[in-house]
Amino acid sequence: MRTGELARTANVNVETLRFYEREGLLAAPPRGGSCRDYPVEAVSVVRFIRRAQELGFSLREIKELLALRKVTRAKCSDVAALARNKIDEIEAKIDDLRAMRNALVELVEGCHGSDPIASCPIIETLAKDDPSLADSRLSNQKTKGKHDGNRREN
Amino acid sequence: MRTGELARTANVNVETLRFYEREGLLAAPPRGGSCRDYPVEAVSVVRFIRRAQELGFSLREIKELLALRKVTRAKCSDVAALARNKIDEIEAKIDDLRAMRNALVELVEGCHGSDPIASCPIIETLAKDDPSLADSRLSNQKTKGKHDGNRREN
DNA sequence: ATTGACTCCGTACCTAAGTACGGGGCGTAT
DNA sequence: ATACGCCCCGTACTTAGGTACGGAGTCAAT
Repeated sequence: MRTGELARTANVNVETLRFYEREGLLAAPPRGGSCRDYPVEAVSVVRFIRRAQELGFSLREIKELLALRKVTRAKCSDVAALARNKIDEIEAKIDDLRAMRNALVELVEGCHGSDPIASCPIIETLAKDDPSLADSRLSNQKTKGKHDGNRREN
Repeated sequence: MRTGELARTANVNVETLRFYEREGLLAAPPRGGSCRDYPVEAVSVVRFIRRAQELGFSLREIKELLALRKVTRAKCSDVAALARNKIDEIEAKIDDLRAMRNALVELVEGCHGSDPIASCPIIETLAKDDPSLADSRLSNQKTKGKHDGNRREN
């Protein structure tokens, strides 16, 4: 199976396959001449990747998942642990989004009709010089990784 | 008010201020010599930006919001419309995340204890060669913008 | 023998929202 | 007079997940 065929059956771009190979997600297949010759299993691997993405896993995590799959003494519970972890992450994101949504709904409710923008309560709230509404979520959401993204006080 | 002071009071990085200026979010202030000399209102603008970000607005959208604020004949309802739009977007994201969460929960429930990974239902489900679970959300979520991101069939 | 389809490779580009870097200038306090 | 702190600028780098480009090679059919 050559790249084009694999790409078509797995419904991804050819470049994406090369990209996955570079990233270590898809094993480099044997070559027939200069061309990659994928085994049929490659289709499942690519589909695995896409489905795991749909479930919210990053490529980095999917790589772990794929690696785990090859460790024969790995347990079902190892996978379940990763999945539960991801569930927690997703729930945290949902909570964040819900908080945003609620805040916006509240603002919209205070904002009626054809009043001039000068007195728009949404704009006023956002522009308020009150630092008590400072960036709480913004500073909490990326507190991991080697260079932490928005360190501002030091 | 110089950049350092504005950065400190608005709780952002100095580089961020320059960045906002380049992006047209923060008006270029007059210069005293070579140094920027911000009016006090700049603090509100920067805080406006950060708060709007917390509500889920992108910088591009915040730019619109800030522009709208200066159009004196703009109405409250113009702002409300943008806000409602954003609410819809956020709700769509929440729905997406809930679907992921539910799918994961279901998978985790089927995955008990210390069974070997070879028979893990999560792994099996992901690796299944059944294209009916193909990328639905993945192809719907970014259907806008000039070059659409994952066009694969043509 | 040349067109067309397919593949190869490395590299550059994309979005978003910044952060980091290196070189240089200005003002003041020691 | 020089070191410190602050500021200037342009440019490059970051993460994530790819996409696009250009030049070259290989194969079969016309």
